[in-house]
Amino acid sequence: MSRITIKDIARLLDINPSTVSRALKDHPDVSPDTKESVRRVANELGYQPNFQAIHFRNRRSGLIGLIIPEMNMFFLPSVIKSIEETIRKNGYNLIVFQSNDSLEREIEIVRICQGFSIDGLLVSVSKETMDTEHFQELKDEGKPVVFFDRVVQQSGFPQVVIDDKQVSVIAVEHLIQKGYQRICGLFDKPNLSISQQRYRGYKKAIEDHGGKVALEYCIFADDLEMGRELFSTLLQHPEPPDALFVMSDELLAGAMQAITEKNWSVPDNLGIVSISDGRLPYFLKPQITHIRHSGSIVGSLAVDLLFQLLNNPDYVQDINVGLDTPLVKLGSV
Amino acid sequence: MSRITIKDIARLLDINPSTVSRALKDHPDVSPDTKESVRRVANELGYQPNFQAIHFRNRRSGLIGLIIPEMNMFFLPSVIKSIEETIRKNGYNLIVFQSNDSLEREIEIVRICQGFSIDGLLVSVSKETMDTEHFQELKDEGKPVVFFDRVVQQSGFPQVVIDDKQVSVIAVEHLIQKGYQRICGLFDKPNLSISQQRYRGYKKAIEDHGGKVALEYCIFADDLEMGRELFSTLLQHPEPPDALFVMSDELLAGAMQAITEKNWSVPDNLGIVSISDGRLPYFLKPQITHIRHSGSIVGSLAVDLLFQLLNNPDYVQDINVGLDTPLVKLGSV
DNA sequence: AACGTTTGCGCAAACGTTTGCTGTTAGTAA
DNA sequence: TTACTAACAGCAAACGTTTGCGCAAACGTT
Repeated sequence: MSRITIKDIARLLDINPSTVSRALKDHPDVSPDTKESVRRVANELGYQPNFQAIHFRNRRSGLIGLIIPEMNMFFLPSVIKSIEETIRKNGYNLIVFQSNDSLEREIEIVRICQGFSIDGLLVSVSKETMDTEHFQELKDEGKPVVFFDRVVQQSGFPQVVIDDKQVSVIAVEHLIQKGYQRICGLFDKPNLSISQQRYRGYKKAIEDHGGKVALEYCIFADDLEMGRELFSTLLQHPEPPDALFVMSDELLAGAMQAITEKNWSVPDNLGIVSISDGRLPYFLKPQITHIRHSGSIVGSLAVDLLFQLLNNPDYVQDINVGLDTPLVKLGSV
Repeated sequence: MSRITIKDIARLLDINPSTVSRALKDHPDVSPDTKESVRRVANELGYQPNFQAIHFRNRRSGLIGLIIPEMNMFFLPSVIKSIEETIRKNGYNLIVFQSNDSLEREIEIVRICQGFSIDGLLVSVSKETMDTEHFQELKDEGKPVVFFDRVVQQSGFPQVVIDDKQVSVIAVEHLIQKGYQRICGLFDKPNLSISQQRYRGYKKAIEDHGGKVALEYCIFADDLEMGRELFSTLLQHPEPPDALFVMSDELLAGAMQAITEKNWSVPDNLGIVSISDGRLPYFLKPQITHIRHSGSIVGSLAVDLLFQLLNNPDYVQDINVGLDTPLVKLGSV
C-alpha cells in the first residue's frame, strides 16, 4: 500500500502522467476541464508529491544546511529559531549538523551536504578551521555559502559578523570610564578568530587609555567549566581584577558561578560587561551590563543574504554584513 | 562541470555502471581486479555518491525529522545536541521543524516529512495537538514516530516522558516537609498534557498532606514573560505564597526576574523547587533546588527507541520509557 | 570428453517526476 | 477551399543508482 503517485492519477483518468504533472502546476498547456478533474482525483486520493523524486529530477533538494560547532543554550538557539522560520517561509527546510569543533568532521559534513544536493549552507566554523577550501567546491557548484559569528578572516565568502574588535573596545572603555583599573578579559577558545578579534579590542581599549595588558588577566577558556575554574583561580590572585570583560554568555555563566562561590559582590567588588545574546544578563542578579549581539538578528541576516545569493548568483560575493550592537547598561557596572 | 557519477567511471573503464556500483559496495560478484581499478578511478575523480539518487531509488532518505513547538534556550538545545550526535553516528541526518505551537503547521510538517520520505520522526507536540491521527499515516508506512516531553496521552505511540505527576508530587512534598505552607504552582500552557499532569501532582501532594489547592496560587503561563508578570502580581497578594513550585526552566527564569524586582530573598521569603534540565539552577543565586530532567537523556532515549523500531518493526509499539529524575538539593529551600 | 558449477560482468528495468518535442484536432483568416 | 495557428495532450527520454536475471567463459569433476 504505497503512496499515490502521478502515475496513479494518470491511470485513473486515462491520461498521461505528463498531463497530470502539468495540470497540477497549472501549466497553460492543459485545459481547464482536465485540470479540474486532475485536481479532484488528486484530492480524493490524497496525493502527496514525492519530493525525493522532484528534487532528484531537478537536481536540488530544497534543503538548507546549517553547520554549528556544537549546540549550546546561548546564542545558537535563537539563531536556529530565526533561521528555521525564515527558511520555511521560503519553502526550504533545515538540516542541522554539529562539527564538534572538528575540522575533519566539518569536511565530512560538507561532503554529505554535496551528496544531499543542499541548496545553500550556513556555517559557524569549528575552532580548527583555518581556511575555507573545503567550501570552495560548493561555491563553485553555485551553492551559496554564508558564514556567521565564527568565521574565517578574509575568506572571500559572505559573512554575517559584528565588528568584534570595535565592540570589545566599547565594552572595555565603558569599564575604564567607570574607573575600573584591573580589567580581566575572559575569552573563548584562543584559535578562534572571533576570540582573537575581541582580544585585540580589549587590548586596544586598555592601551589607548594608557594601560598595559597584564597576561594573567587574560583568560582563554574552551567552555563554561574551564572558564569557571580559571576565573575562580584568578579571583584568588594577590591583586585580583576589579572588573571583568567577558565575550560570551556561556563564559559569563561560568564566571558568575565562580563569583557566587567566592561570595564576591557585583558591581561593588567587581564590575562586569559582557557580549551577550541578551537573555542571560537579565536572569542574573544583578543584571549584567552587556553589548547586545542578537542571535535571531544574526540568523535572519544570514538567511537573507543566502537567499539573495540563491536568487541572484551574481550578487556581490564579498560581503560583510554589519550588525547594530547597542550597549545595554544594567546593574553590573 | 557537473559532479562525477557512476556512469562517468563506467565509461572511463569501459565497463557497465552496474559493475561500478557493485564494485563500490564490495559486492562478491565483482573481481578483485575490477574493484581495485574502480576504486582507483573513483578516488582520482573524487567521486561522491549522489544521495538524492540513492535515496530516491531506495525509497528512503537517510533523514530523521524532529518537530518541536518552538526553539528555546532550555531543554531543547540539549535534546537537539544529543539527538544529532546519535543520529549521525548511525548514518542519518537531522531535519528540524518548528510547529510554532500550531496544529495546522504540525500537520503540514508531517506532509513535508512524507514528501521527503523521512525514515523516522521525533515529536514534541504543539499545544493544540489533542490527538495523533496526523501521524498515523507515517506509522502505517512503517516509519517510526516517537514522542518526547510534550506528548498526547494514551496515543498508542511510543513515548519518552518522565512520570510528570509523580515527579511533581516529590517536588511539592519536599517543600511541604520543609514547612512551607502556601505553595504557588507555576505551570506551562494549560492545555498541554504535561502541564496538566504536573498540576495533578502538585494538587495531590498538597491534598495528601491535608491542604487544599488555592486557585490564586496556580498560575498557567504561556511563556517566560507572562510567567514573570503573573507571578509578580501574585507577590503583591495580601497573603503571598511562601514557596514556589515551577515546572520548567523558562518559567523559573521569569519567576526569578519577578523575585529580583521585588527584592525578595530566596529561600528566606520564598522557597523554590523547579523541574529543570539542570543548567539554569546553577547560574542563579542562590542555586535552585530542582528535579533533574535531562534533555540530553531524553534525546538519546528517544533516538534509541526510534532506532529500535527502525531496525525491528515488530518491536513492541506501546512503550513509555521512564527516566531517572533525581531531586537535586541546592540552596533555594 | 562431457557435464555441472562457479565467476564475473552486462543488460535493462525501475524508482516518480519533468519537459522538449511531436502530433492531432479545431478554429480562424485568406 | 486552403493554409496557418492555437489549444491540448501524448511520447519518450532523462536525472543517478540499484538489482534480478541471463549469459559466457573458466574451472572442476567424473
